[in-house]
Amino acid sequence: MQKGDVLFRQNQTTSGLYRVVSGCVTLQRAGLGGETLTLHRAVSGGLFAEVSVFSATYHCDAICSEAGSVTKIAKADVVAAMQSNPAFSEGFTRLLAVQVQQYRAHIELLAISSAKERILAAVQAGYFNATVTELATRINLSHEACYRALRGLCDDGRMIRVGRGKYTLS
Amino acid sequence: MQKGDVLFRQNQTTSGLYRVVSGCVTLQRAGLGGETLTLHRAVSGGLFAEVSVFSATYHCDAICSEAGSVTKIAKADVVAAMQSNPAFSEGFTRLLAVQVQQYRAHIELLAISSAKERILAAVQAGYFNATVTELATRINLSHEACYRALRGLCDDGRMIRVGRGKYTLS
DNA sequence: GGATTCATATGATCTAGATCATAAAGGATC
DNA sequence: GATCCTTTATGATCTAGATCATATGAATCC
Repeated sequence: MQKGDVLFRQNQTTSGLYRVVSGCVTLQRAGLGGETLTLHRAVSGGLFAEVSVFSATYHCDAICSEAGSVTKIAKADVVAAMQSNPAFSEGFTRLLAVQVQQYRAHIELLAISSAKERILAAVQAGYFNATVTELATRINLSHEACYRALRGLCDDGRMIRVGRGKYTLS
Repeated sequence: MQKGDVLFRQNQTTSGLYRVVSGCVTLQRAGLGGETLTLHRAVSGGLFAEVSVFSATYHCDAICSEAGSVTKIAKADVVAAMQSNPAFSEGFTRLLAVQVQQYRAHIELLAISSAKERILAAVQAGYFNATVTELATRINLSHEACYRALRGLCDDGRMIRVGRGKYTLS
């Protein structure tokens, strides 16, 4: 799996869910204006497209954002395991429950009106793993506003610039 | 259950999930500035706080927004049913999967930058069930902007004002 | 029936972020 | 090493939405 590879596209028939062995996959959707919106980032050990088990089609695009490999788990296997193995079933359900909480937290984050505060919250929540541009697409800001807000947070002493495109909490 | 009643508050220890028999309950969280953010609206027949089964504390406030009644389902009962009844387990898991999809769709909706387009999408998605003010808290707009955008959509002929605070798609 | 409260509306103003433009640094490719 | 592309970064300008103010209608409550 190379950077830029498409694992599946929105509206394609679902075949199963995936586990990231190495590298990184982002789930994204194209907005009305064609701009990309990042919905999820799955890194090593993480699963993605869990919901596909209950859906006929995928609801977003899965694009490789960092070279690596993934393994696919067939829908039928998941369904079978859920019926025969209560522990698996509970684990899978718990996985979805965690996602619901994460999305709620994300919606709350998006409700923060100030760019600086929103970015600070995003960094604290561990969103800033890749580029500033990618962060911007996750939190509904233009990348310019993102750079400026990061600059502002550094000026405030609330964050520290540790290099080109690298910032940490102070 | 009367309007304004609190069923539970954020950070309270979870006891179980709820089914709305009649009336309406909204799940909301207080933003940083104290402004309310509506995360969910449960109406007759709907469940809410499903995620509490997997969480030690509630993550938002549940407030009655329309008088009626609810029944509580104890966490232990749900856990037991999930272990003994595969069909129940699958149904419950599906419920969470649907929520994940809904939240993703909501995040996509929030990424629409134009107030008019965002409101139109929200109305099409069936968000506009209560007041304009309540709609505003769900889609990260001030209520003034909401009224103006609704007015604009009527001027465009894309919506129709059918009464005070009542609008429908044309 | 008067007082209170909340939702609906709209007008005026202000500002934060979008947008457009530019430029340089770094990485990949040939 | 030259070229291309992406990311980083910042400046200038513009505008959509926030904010503040005001008024009215409808519901609730004594």
